[in-house]
Amino acid sequence: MIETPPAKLSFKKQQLQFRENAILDSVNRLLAQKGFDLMTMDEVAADVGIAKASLYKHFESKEQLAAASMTRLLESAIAIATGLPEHHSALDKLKAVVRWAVTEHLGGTMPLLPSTRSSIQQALLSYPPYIERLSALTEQLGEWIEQAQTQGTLAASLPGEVILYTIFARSCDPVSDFLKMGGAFSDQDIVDLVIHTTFEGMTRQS
Amino acid sequence: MIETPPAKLSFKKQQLQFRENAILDSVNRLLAQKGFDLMTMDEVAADVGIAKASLYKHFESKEQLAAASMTRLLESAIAIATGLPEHHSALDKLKAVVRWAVTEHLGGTMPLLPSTRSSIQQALLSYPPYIERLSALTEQLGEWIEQAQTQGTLAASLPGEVILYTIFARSCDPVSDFLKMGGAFSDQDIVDLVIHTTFEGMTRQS
DNA sequence: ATAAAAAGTTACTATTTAGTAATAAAATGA
DNA sequence: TCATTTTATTACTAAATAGTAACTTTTTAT
Repeated sequence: MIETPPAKLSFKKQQLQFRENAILDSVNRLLAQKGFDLMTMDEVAADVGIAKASLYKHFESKEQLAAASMTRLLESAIAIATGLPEHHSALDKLKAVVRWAVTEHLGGTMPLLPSTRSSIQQALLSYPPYIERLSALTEQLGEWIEQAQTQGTLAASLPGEVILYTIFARSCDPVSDFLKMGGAFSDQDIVDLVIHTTFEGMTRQS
Repeated sequence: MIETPPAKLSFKKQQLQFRENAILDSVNRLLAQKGFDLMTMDEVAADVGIAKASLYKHFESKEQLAAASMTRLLESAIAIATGLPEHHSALDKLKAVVRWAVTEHLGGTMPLLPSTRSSIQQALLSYPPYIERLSALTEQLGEWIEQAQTQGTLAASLPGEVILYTIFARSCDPVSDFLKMGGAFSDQDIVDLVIHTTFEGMTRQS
C-alpha cells in the first residue's frame, strides 16, 4: 500500500514505449530510404543497435513492423490536422497538411508511397489500427474538401475522391526527390513549388 | 551467289527480335503489376512460356532486362511525341504525352514509377541506351515547355525542371490506380481528371 | 537476497531467388 | 545425309533473408 506499483508499471511501460519508438524511428527512415521490400530486418536491428531476434519481442513480423510505422505516421498527420488554427480557411488547412507531409518527405521520414504495388498494402489493410487512423484522417480531410468546394476555393466540378487521392499522392510526390537531387532549390523552395503545382497547377501564374 | 544469305540472316534476326519483344511485353506487364523488386525471373520465364535459363540467352541480368523494358517504353514515348501534329500548341503536345502515359498506366503497361527508391535506378543510369532515350525525350519536352512558357500557356514563374519532373511523375501517378480501384470512373474519365489536376490544379474550375 | 518474469543475444533453419553448368533439341549449311 | 552452330531445357549452386529455439542477462517484486 505504501509503494506505487502503478507508477512503476507506468515507468516500465514508458521504457518499452521508448524502445519501440526508437525502433519505429529506424524503420521510418529505412522505409523512406529503401521501401518495404528492400528493407531487411537485419538492417533494422543494426540501425537500432539491437539483435534481430529482439525486434521480434516487440513486433511479430516485418509486416506488423511496417504497419506500426505507418500507423504512427498517420497519428502524426492527424495531430497536425487537429492542431491547425480553427479560423484558417478549409483550403489553407488542406495546404498545411500537404506542406507538413512534403516537409517530412524531404526530411527522409515519410515511410513509403501508398502504392498499389508494394507487398505491405495487403498487410496494412488488415491491420485495424492503421485503417482506423486512415479513416479518421480521410474524414477530416473530406470535410475540409467539401467546405472548400462550397466556398469556391476548390473546384466544385472535381469529385471529392479525386482531390483526396491527389492530396495523399502529392504528400509522397517523387518530384520533391528529383528537385532535391538536382540541388538547385532549398527544401523550403521545393515545398512551395510542390504546393503550388498541386493546388494551382502549372498553367496559372502564382 | 544464288542464295540470299543476308535475307535469311535478317529473318533470323527478326525471329530473335520477335522473341525479345515477347519477353519485354511480359516484363512490362509484370513490372507494372509488382515493380522491379517483387518481379522474379522465374515468373517472367513462366509468363513468356520459356525456361528461365533461356531468358539469360537474351538478357544478361534482371537489371538489364528491366533496363531494356524501360528503354523500349521511352522509345514508345518518343515515337508518340514525334508523331504529334506539328500545328498543335506546345501545351497541347505536352498534354498529349501525359495523356498517352496515363492511358498506358491504366492499361497496366507502364513499367514503374521513376522512384529514387528502387534498386534498378542505379542500373538504369549506367545503361547508355536508356540514358540516350531519356535525354532525347527530355530535350523534346523541354523545348515545348519553354515554348509554352513564352506563349503564356504555362506559368513562366515555374522553373522548367519543376514542370518537366511533374510531367514525368504524373505519368505514373498513383491517383489513377486509386480511382480505378474505386470503380466509380471510366478509364477515359480518369485520364481527363489526371490531366486536369496536373495542368490546371484543383482550385480552378475546368 | 532471491524467485520470477521480461528482454536480449547467439546461432541456427527454411525458403526464396538470381544466376549457371551440363546437356538435349533443333535449325543451318555442305 | 551429316557435322556444326545456335538455342532451349533441366537441374543445380550460392547468397540473401524472414523467422525461431535455446540460452543468458537484466529487471522486478517479495
